Amino acid sequence: MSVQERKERERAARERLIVATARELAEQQGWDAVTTRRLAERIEYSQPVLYSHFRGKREIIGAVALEGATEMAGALRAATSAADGPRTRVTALARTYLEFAARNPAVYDAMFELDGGLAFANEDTPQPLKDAFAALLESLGEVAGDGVHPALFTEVFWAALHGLATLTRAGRLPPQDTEPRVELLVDRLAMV
Amino acid sequence: MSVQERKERERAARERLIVATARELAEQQGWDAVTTRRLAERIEYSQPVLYSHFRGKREIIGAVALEGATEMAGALRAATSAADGPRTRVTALARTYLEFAARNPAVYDAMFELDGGLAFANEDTPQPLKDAFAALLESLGEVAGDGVHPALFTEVFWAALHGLATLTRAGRLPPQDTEPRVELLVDRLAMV
DNA sequence: CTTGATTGTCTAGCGATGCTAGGATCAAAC
DNA sequence: GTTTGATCCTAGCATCGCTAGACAATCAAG
Repeated sequence: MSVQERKERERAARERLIVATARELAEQQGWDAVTTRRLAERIEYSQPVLYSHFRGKREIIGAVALEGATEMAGALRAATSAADGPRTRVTALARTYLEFAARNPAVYDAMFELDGGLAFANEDTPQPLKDAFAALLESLGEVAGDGVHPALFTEVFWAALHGLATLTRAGRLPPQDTEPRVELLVDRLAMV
Repeated sequence: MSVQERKERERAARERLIVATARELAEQQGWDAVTTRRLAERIEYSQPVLYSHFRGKREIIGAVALEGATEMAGALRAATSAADGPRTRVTALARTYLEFAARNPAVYDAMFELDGGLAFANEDTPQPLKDAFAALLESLGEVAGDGVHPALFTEVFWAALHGLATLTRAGRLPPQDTEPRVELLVDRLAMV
């Protein structure tokens, strides 16, 4: 009994190590540098060990994405709960979202740019993802305006943030004007 | 003289063939399926020929992106010039943008999701890209509203469209509500 | 304590990938 | 007719994700 429990603990610890190492490597050198060989070397096991935890590289990306979703939901809730008034809440939410994307580019990629094999926008979407969307909905729903479905409004606002985040990071938008863009977005979209 | 001219013509034709084939293959089976071997086989030349035209796969993606930018600019201008009144123009622009992204996913990826080795948002940005942004600016600038810089407004509106396009295509947003999202976006952002 | 089976892990290798070196071929130039 | 130079291809490198099969460690049964 106890022996088996210890083994399960160690196995779970190794799985966390894999995910944490993949994330770290991706943040340091980009996801292209996260090869199964390099990852195996860093955790000091051979390649096939990775495949005893995950079906493949995709699932590892997916695991990082879920971790990121949980963190992002937490960051968003922390920021919005510290602000009072719907308007300041939405501004704080937008800033926090963009800052999260800018500070954790690899995690953001895992969540939204890469294929992590996760389901989206349907019933078997993993809980962390649903929860991250819920965190957005909580603050954005209250400024949707009359006659506008909160979920629809959240989708549009989220899409705008996502566009700003990705285009900025890819060099398609000059990074220095982020703040006025956020202000414009909140000004126009949020029905205070 | 004439011999050399013929050769140059043939060379240019082959280059166009490469780009067109890459695009076709990408639209049919996705960019992952566009390998140098497959591409070489389809144009009925050996792999190294590709490298006498392009520095590498990245540059081929870049060439498709430029072609796409020209087409998109044309589509946007056609749609907006057929509409009268700033408001309907912006709506037409938004619909056309999203439709272009949905109907040419591989080209859209080449332009905005993949690394085509192109410069953005600075002085040595290729002309087709500048022109596509200009096409956006022409219609969006007139609804920026007082005291809002047209370019800034265009960036934000574009980012929103880009977010909608990519999130929808990646399955992050359910595709059926595209139209109400567009209406909401135009309603709120455009100062009629 | 010795077996035998069950885990766990590793070495080695497969079929791909992007890209390149070096030789063969063929047409233009003298 | 010979030489030269451009053009193209065969063959191969290093690396990728992933897997089969051998090996070693651990455990249950006799």
